[in-house]
Parts: sequence; structure tokens; C-alpha cells
Amino acid sequence: MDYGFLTDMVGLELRKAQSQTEKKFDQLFNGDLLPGHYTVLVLIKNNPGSTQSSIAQYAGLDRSSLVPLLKQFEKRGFITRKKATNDARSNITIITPAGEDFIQRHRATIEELEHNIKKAFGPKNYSQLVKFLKQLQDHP
Amino acid sequence: MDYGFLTDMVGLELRKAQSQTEKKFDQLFNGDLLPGHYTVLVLIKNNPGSTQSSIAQYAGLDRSSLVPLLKQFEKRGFITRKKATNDARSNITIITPAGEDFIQRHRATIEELEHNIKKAFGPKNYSQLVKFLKQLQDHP
DNA sequence: TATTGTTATACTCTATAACTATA
DNA sequence: TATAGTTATAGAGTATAACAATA
Repeated sequence: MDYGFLTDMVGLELRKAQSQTEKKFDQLFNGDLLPGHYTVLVLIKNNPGSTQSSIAQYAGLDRSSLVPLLKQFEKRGFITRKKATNDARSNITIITPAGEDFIQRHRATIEELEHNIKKAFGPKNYSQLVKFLKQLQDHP
Repeated sequence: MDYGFLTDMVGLELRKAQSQTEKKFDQLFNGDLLPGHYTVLVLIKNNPGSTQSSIAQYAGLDRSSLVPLLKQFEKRGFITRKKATNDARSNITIITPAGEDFIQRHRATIEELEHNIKKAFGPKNYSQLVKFLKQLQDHP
């Protein structure tokens, strides 16, 4: 199959790489949670006191899209929320022990996935790849 | 914001890079077509005589998902289809002049986007990045 | 006036399963 | 029996716009 003028373009190869990586992730998670949603949970854990809006922003979601997700997390007992003391409009998101547990339970899987990549690339190229991917987010 | 143990992982950075790149693409295309759908059109152009199934496969779509898309392409006059001579079950997809025109009309936009990336990375790192992205698709 | 979270809504993309016609 | 294309369907994820409460 010939991708024509798209061949060897970052735009195409990035999409294919991401598609395959996400597919692998989904298989291992068995539909339990999307990569982006797992990231939300990790953001909540590692940034105590964050509001919904800032979580949404760094997760690349609209704040309205976060609402049903946080509801689901509450239902599964992964997070709780409370009104911010300094601003009554805001909610503070809080990870629960069950939420930490969930993160921990899947952490090994993700780290193995990542380790396979690192092994395939070697430590130097792996670091270079991460650097490139971050640079790609900067502006170009 | 702290991404915790996900920090500097290919899995996360790849998703963020892809998300931003696609957002930029969508802006330039102004919702006219998704990157993946444009790719389908380019595949049809550059692989005359291909069946729907093989197009779907290389576009990373289920063959059922391709049906409404091809219908839309036919409606816009970008492609035609005919029964394969050797296998009456298969359809052959054919690009039309209007389809080629559409590809051509957007080609400059895509190439500019790609050029910006190349300029930001420099030719050597750019090639390295493409190589890495392809390697990522191989198996890890 | 602007912002936070929420709701209602609608849209888009996608896959699954079942069908048909061919092989 | 298996495969190509199709259909109907359902599901997920997302954003937009409007709203109440608060700043």
C-alpha cells in the first residue's frame, strides 16, 4: 500500500504510532479505562487541591466533558469532591485509597508497556524520542 | 501540574503530541475532513484497483466504518466504485478528477504543516523522528 | 462582568452482529 | 465454509450553549 505524498510525514506516522500504542493499552486495560481517563485519575492523585477546570485543562478536555467522568470515578469510589474553601464556585478533587489502589493496580501494566518500548529503542534513543515528542507539543 | 509516574513516558507524550498535531490539522481543514479520512482518499488515489477491505485495513478502520465514508466521497464526487472483474464480491475504488483536485487543493496546507515541523527540528532530527515513529509501529 | 461547575443536547466516529451475494 | 460489502444499531467520547451560583 502506497501512502503517496503522505509517506514519511510526521503527521501520518504520528497518528499511526499513537493508534497502535493506544490499541495495545486498551487491550491490556480490557476496556476498563481509556488512557486519557487514567491520566485524569493520576492528575488528581498527584495534584491535591486542584479544581475541576485545571484538571480538565491539563487532560486536554473541556470542563463539561470532565463532569460525567468524575461522576463515574465517584461512583467507583476512586475520588471525592468538596467545595473549595477560598472560592465557593470551585470543587476540589480528592483521590481516595480505592483510587490510589486502582492506579497502583494498573501501574505495573503501564510500566511494562513502557519498558518494552525502552528496550526496543535503547535508553539513548528512548530519551531522544521522549524529547522529540515533547518538542512536538511546543509549537510546530 | 504533575503527571506523576506518567511523566516522560512515551505513552503519555505520544498522545499529547498527536492530540495537538491533530488539533492543528483540524483547524486548517476547518472541519472539512479528518486526517484519517483524507488519508483514505490518498490511499484510493495511490493504489488503483484496491478493494474496500484493503483500504479499510491500511486506514486502520473496520470495513463497515468505511462504507458511510465512501458514500460521502461518492456524493462529493471524489470517488467512484465498480465491481471487481475477478471477484464479484469485491468493489474497486477509483479516484475521480474532482477527488484528485480535492487532494491537491489541501496538499499545500499539509505540506506547510509538515514543513513547520521539519524547520523546528532540523532535517536530521526530523528524519530521526520519522524513523522513531515508524519503529513504534513495528511491535513494541 | 467573568468564572466554576452543571445540564441538556447533538454530533461524530466507530465497532458489532447479522444479512446477501459470491467464492 | 469463508469472504466482501452492506445495514442497522448501539455505544462512547466529545464539545457547544445555556444556566445557577459565586467572584
